[in-house]
Amino acid sequence: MHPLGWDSFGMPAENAAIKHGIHPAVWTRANIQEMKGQIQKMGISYDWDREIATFQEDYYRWNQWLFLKMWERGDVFRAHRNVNWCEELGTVLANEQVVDGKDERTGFPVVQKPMEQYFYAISKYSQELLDGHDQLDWPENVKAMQRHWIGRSEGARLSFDLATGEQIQVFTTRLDTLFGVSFMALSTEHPVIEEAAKADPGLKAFCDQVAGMSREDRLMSDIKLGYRSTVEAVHPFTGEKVPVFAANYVLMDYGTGAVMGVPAHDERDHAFAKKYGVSITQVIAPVDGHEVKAEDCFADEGILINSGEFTGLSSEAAVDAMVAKLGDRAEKAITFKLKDWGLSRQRYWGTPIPTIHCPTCGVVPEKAENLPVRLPEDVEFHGRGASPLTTSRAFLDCTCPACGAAATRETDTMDTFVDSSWYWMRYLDPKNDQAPFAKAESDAWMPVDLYIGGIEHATMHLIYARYFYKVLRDLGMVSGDEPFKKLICQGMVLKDGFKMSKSKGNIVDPDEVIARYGADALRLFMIFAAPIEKEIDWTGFEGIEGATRFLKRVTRMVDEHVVCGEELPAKDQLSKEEKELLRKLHLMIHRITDDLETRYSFNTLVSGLMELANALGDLPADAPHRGPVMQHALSAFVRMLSTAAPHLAEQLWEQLGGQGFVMHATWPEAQEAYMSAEEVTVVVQVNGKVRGRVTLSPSATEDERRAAALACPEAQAHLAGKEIVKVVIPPGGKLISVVVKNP
RNA sequence: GCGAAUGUGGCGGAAUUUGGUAGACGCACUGGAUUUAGGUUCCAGCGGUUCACCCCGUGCGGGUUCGAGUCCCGCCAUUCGCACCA
Repeated sequence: MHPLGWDSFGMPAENAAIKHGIHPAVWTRANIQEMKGQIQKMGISYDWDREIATFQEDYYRWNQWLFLKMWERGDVFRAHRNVNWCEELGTVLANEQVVDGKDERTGFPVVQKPMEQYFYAISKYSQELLDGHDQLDWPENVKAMQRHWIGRSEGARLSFDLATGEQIQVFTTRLDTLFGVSFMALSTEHPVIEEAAKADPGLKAFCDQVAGMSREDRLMSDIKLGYRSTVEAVHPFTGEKVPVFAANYVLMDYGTGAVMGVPAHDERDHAFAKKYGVSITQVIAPVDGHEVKAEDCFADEGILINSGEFTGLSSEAAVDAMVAKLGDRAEKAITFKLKDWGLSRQRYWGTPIPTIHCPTCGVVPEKAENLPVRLPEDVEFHGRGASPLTTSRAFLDCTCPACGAAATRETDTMDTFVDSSWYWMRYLDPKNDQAPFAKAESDAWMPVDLYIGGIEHATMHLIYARYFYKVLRDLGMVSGDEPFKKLICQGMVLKDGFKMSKSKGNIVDPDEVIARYGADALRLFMIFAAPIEKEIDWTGFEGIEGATRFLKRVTRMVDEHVVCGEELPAKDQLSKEEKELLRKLHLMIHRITDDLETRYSFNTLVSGLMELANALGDLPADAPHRGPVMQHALSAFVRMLSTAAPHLAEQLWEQLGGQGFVMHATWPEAQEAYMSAEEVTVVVQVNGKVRGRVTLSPSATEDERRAAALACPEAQAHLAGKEIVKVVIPPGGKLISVVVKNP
C-alpha cells in the first residue's frame, strides 16, 4: 500500500485567507489540486483510491470521535496555561509569530496570559514512550531526540516545612547535597510566592516583571533574577532557617516548581548565590581527593563531608540513607520533561473541539451521534480579532447534551498535530462511515513497514503519533504497541545551500524541469544524487543532464537491439564474453534487489543500473549468441529500470516485446547458475600489501592457492630471499596473504 | 554546556553481513575521433608524488592485526538537535 493524503488544516491556509481575502477552503482545494498534478506528472505510484484530506468533514469527524472516546477514558482535561496574547488583535499567536515580544506582522505587543485549554494526558505514557524505542528500527539520532524530549530523570521528592506551618515540596536529583542547602528558589507562579506577594509589593512587582517577559526573553537571558521573600523554610536535618526566593530560572511546569538551592554543587544555584550573597557550603568532596576551592562549584558526585551522620558516605549511598531517615518527608521519584499536550487553538481553520459550555452543567462533551460538529464555511475574515467562530451565531447556538438548555459551542479548534496523529490508520479504511477504521483492516496491515518523513518531525509529530497509537490500543482498536516499524528521515532538496522557498525566490519549478527533461530524468537524478536521508543541493542542471544522457543511451541500446524470441542457449555453449555479461547481470540483479528491498539504498541502485548498462554496451557486436543474450539481459534490465524511470521503461518494455505493463511484470530473479565463473582473479598480498594477481579456478584447494601465490611472478621481488612465516587464506577465495620476514 | 551524527579525489558519493584489491557510478575537467563550426555522440585519461617501478594517501595522533576507511583509545573539525529540566 502506498497512500497519500493532505494535511490541510492550519495556519498557512488561514494566513493566506487573511492576507489575500481568499477563503481557506478555496485556497486549500486549489493547492491540493496543483500539488496533486505535480505528483502525478512525476509518475509516483500513489494509490489515489485511498486519498484523504484532513480538512474534510469525513476525516475530522473522527478527530472529534476520538476526542470523545479519550474524554470518556479520562485522557482529556482542562487546565490553565500561558498563551501568547495580543490585546490589540484580540487573539492568540503561535510562538513563531512572536518576534521580540511583538506580533511579527503588526508589531503590536504580545504578553503571556493564562488561558483555560484542553489537554491530552500524554505524560501518563512517558515511560512507555521511552521503552518503546527498543523495538523500533529508527535512526539513532531521532530516538536520542525523543529521549531528550521525554527527559526522564531519577531523584527524590522532599518536603521542607515553612515557618507558617505550610510545606514546600521540591524535586531533586541530588538529595545527597541536602546539607549544602542555603536557600530555596521558587517559580514566580508558585502558590507560596503568589500568596506571599499579596503582602509584599516588591515581590509582586518582581513576579509581574518576570511574567511580562516573553517566552523567548526568558529562555534567552542568562541572567538569573531573584527576589527574597519574607518566607523562610526550615532545614529538615539541621533545623536552620533557609531564605525563600522567587527566581526566574525556576520553571513552574517542571517538577514541583520549587528548587532546593545548593550553590556549592549546582552551577545555576552557584551563579544565583553569588549574585544574591547567599552562603556557599561544600558538602561533597571529589572521590579522587583533589582540592575544590571554597568559592568554586563542584557538580559531580563524590563523598559526603559536613553532612552530620551522613559524612563519609558516597553520594549514591547517602541518597538511600537520607530517604530512609527522612521518613514521610521524602521519597524516591521520577520526573519527566514531557508535558501534557495542549491541543486548543483559538483559530478557525481546524477541527472544532466537540464540547459545549452549558450555564448549569459546565463543559459537556457533544453526543457522538451529533458528530460531526461542522466547521462553518460561511464566515467572514477580517484579519483582526478572534477566530470567526466566536462571532458566528449559527455555530455558537446549541443545546446542552446533558440538560437540554440553551448553551454555547466551544470555539477552540484542535492543534493540527491531532490530524496527523492517526491519519495513516484512515488510509486502511478511507471510506468507512461507521468508525475511523475497522479493526480487521488494522490487524491485516499494521504496523507501517516503512515511514518516510522529514527530520523536523523527530519529536513532536512522531511522539504524538506513537502516543495516539497506544491510546488506540488501549481503546481496543489496534493490536500493536508501535505504529512505525522502520523510519527513514528523508533529506531536503536545497538550492544554493538553502531550503527552497517562494519568498526567497530560490525555487526550481518541477513543472519546468519535467517539461525540459522529463519526469524520468528528474526522478533518476534525485535518487542518484545522494542517499535518501541526505540533503541534495540543486546547483545546476549538469546532474540532470547526466541522467538524461544515461536514459538516451539506454533507449539507443534497445532501439538497436533486434527483438529475439530465441531461447537462451545452455551456458556451456556461450562465449566467454557472453558468460561474463550474464554473470554481471545476475550479480547485479542480486545487488539491486537488495538495494531496493532491504537497504533502501536507491542511489546505489541507480549506479548499479548504470554499471549494468556499461556492461551491456561492452558485449562485442559479433558475439555468437548476441540476440538471445541481449534479449535476456535487456528484459531484466528494463524491469529494474522501471523503479527509477517508469515511463521510459514502459516504452522499452513494449519494444522488447514484453507482455502488459512492465510495472506488473515479475521482478527478475538472480540465478546462482550464472553467477559462478570458471576462473577468478585472486589478489596476492605480501605483508598486507597487494603485490600481484593470479587466476585460479574457484574450486582450487588451499594447497593449490598457496602454491600459486608463492609462484606469482609480480610477487617474486617481495618474496625472494625472505623467510615465509605463514600464508593466510581467508574465506571468500578472493585473496591470499603471504607473511614474510627477513631471515 | 548536554546529546547525536559525520569527516574518503575538484564535486556528489561507493566500498553489503563478519576487518580482506580504497575511490564503483556520475558530475566537472583534459586530450583525441566524427563535424564547416558549436552542440550531440564515441574513445582515452583523471588521489598525490621525484609519475613504467617504488613510495605516500580515507580529519589528526596512537594501538590491535598478516592485513584497518571499517575495530579500540585520545584529540580536532563540521553539522544537527536540546538548552536555566533542579
